[in-house]
Amino acid sequence: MPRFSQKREAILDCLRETKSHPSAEWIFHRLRPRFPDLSLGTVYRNLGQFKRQGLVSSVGVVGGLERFDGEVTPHPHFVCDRCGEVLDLPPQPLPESIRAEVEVLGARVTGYTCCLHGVCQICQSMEHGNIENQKEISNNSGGM
Amino acid sequence: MPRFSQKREAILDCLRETKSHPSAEWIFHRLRPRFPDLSLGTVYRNLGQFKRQGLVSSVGVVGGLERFDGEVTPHPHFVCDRCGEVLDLPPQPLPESIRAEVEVLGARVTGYTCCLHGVCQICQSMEHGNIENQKEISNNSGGM
DNA sequence: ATGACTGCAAAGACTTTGCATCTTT
DNA sequence: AAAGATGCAAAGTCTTTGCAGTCAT
Repeated sequence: MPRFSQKREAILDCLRETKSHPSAEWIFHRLRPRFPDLSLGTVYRNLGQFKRQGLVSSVGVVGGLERFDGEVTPHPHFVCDRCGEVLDLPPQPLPESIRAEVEVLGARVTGYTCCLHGVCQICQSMEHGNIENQKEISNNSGGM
Repeated sequence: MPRFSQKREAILDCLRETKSHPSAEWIFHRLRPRFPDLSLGTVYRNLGQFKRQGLVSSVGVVGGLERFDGEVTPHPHFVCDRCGEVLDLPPQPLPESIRAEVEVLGARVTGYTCCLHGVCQICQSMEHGNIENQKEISNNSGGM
């Protein structure tokens, strides 16, 4: 059975405190100052464990990186295809018509992920020759 | 500007003819008999081109493999977390409330992906000790 | 001929894993 | 002590890319 671990706790807390829907690397870099000997493998291992336990959810893979969410109540997301930022959208009840359709298929539904894709406000502002916000990109992305 | 290519045509056709929401590898193996010298890199390159051109859509990454869809009209999917099968669900209008919410964020939406997750009928039947359908798994999965 | 497309293999990027060591109970 | 958890580095997967040769226009 699982035991207490300072680092595991920190990883879970980190995930729950941020709204960036971070990747494993993002968490790793965030915690590195506090745990200079933290290893990326540990972050991956614990995230996998959290997922199996239903403590965290996955937003899906964005730009090659899996993004996690400390909020497990199902809700849709907006994903910026430019910078990779992930934003929360208000929870939506799954349309009854869909639920019915899945039943016809004989499948059992355990959850869902829904991502609107597009371009976020900041990235739009840069499309018009405005590069003022350019540096924001690397800061906004939970990609790392 | 792009030119005609026998293999590219075959890749697109293959994607449009199947309902398996295949991965690059699946397409590769499917076309190998007809094009013994086909290379996996070519499949990836063309899929990437199709995506940029909007000729195909992406279902997302399932079990580590990106899955594609020849149907570009947005519609939700069901993904079996056991065998990786991807099924089509009938198109659903994006709830107005969500569209409004995204506008508040100032983001521009270009599309969406929605995947219900769960266990498909075949995999359910195997949960009860029935292994009759076991071999089906490898055939049903577009994973490869 | 020219520019595009492809095969091949190497390189990249993200994630998983084996093993010795250190922690928690 | 016993069972877990971690660091480290190697291995695994999937995908991208460089380059030389091939094909379409």
